[in-house]
Amino acid sequence: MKEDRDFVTALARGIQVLRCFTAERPELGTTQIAALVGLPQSTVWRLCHTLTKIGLLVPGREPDKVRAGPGVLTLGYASVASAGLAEHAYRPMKDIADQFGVAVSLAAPTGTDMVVVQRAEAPTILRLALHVGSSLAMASSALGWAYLAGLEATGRSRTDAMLRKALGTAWPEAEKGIAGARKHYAEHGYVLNLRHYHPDVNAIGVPVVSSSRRVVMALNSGGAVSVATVEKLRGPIADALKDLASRLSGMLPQD
Amino acid sequence: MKEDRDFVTALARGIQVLRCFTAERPELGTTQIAALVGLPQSTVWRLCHTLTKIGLLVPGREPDKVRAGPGVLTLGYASVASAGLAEHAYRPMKDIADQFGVAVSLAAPTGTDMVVVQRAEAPTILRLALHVGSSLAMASSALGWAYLAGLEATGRSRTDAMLRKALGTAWPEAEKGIAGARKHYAEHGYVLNLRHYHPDVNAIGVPVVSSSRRVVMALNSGGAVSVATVEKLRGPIADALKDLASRLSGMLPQD
DNA sequence: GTCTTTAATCCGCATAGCGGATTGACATGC
DNA sequence: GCATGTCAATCCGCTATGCGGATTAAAGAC
Repeated sequence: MKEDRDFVTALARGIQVLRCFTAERPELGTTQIAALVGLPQSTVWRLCHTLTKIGLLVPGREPDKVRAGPGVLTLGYASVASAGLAEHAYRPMKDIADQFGVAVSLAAPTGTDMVVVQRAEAPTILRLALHVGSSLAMASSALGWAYLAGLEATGRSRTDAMLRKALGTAWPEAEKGIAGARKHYAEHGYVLNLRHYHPDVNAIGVPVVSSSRRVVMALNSGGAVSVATVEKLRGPIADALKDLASRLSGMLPQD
Repeated sequence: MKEDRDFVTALARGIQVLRCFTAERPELGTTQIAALVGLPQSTVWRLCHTLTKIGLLVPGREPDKVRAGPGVLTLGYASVASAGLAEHAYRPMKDIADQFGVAVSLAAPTGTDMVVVQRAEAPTILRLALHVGSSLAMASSALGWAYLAGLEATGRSRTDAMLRKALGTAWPEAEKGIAGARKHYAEHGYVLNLRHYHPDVNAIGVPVVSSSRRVVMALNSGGAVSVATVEKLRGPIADALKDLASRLSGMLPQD
């Protein structure tokens, strides 16, 4: 079709199939997957067949359905482990979470999303259904805004271009939020996402930037609006997060 | 080499490439990968090229090397957690870990390995480098032995056959350990792995079996020999683990 | 029973992917 | 400076490979 003779379609499609399995739809049949990825059912069947043989998919509860098996966990582990950061970050994240009754996440960018790499939460009633491995839209979450605010100029323009392309007509609206967050970050050193990502959730985010500014991740803290009040977020939580971010910065790979 | 016309080689190979990245070797070049998976370098290059384009691999620290990106985490990760068990299990696992100063893991089988699905550890000096996503050999770990002991007859013979094939000449030796563990389990309801998996580590394991006996996972608890003493393991830890296992059994999917 | 829905197969065709060979880039050494 | 080595990136002719439309099988629904 187009150029790039070196792109292995079959592999990319198989990965697409794997990506269909989420917490909301843990179990899928070939027809559903075919609809999700936009491929013929027979093609999807072959891909699932292959993934099942190598142990990544396992037969589901309902007959003729499959789910992601524990094997996928092993795949994902390397990247987090290699950063090393996630492990060291957990304790202080948990401390902040418990102290203020909020949730604290550490995330890294992939494409137009932020992927949660580590997470600590306080034992509250109302929780966001986020876990390690969950992804949030970069363009509208506190994590994404913090990341975008932490980028240096070249990375920023490249990422903006990518988001523009991905969001299409939704970009102008999203850009407002991002620009606002960047402005706020320039003034205060953190970004706020008040009832924007979710109407009942407030969150604060700070970037985690390596000394060379080449590697950027993001920390956030948030919760239900009644708990994660603006005052708490702007005050003690902002301080705690900024402190943690600067400590983590030193642990990012040097450039 | 013809049978199974429905097996998509390119996909399986791509996954093989992904599997090369571990905590020990987070960053690889195409030649190293080619050696690891036994494929021509140019083929590996194309697979990496593809994986990079879809965001699963990212350029590494050293030029011309790649590492697994955070995107790998999102692959079905959430859906594995969605079994729900792992989340609910954490608190009681953590309680046991803290009370006895040990580590507690919950694992599921994949192929000839057990994959850690949840893990809690006490803050001790000497820790095993195990995390969610780590895998241990089924044939020689407490987790594996517990799993093998929990299987019903048909699953057992099928799994034994698989292990025999995978281990080759190492099987007779491994079988001794497994047989011993099964015998011990029949008598006491748990298995012990004393300095066997690692010379300085003792561990105890119990299977977690669904009411229909169709789904089996395993719980273990262990630590450095001076902390995880045989007395503690056989006594209070065994009781606590067995109790937890039976509670978790009720939460496994009914068959 | 018929009518749906969906997984599992089948199979001829076109090309996607393969892999040996080459090139280019970047070291290291004499 | 040239030689040597290593390894990623590219090239390209060949055909095994994966594609997908069509069909069958199986499992409900009514």
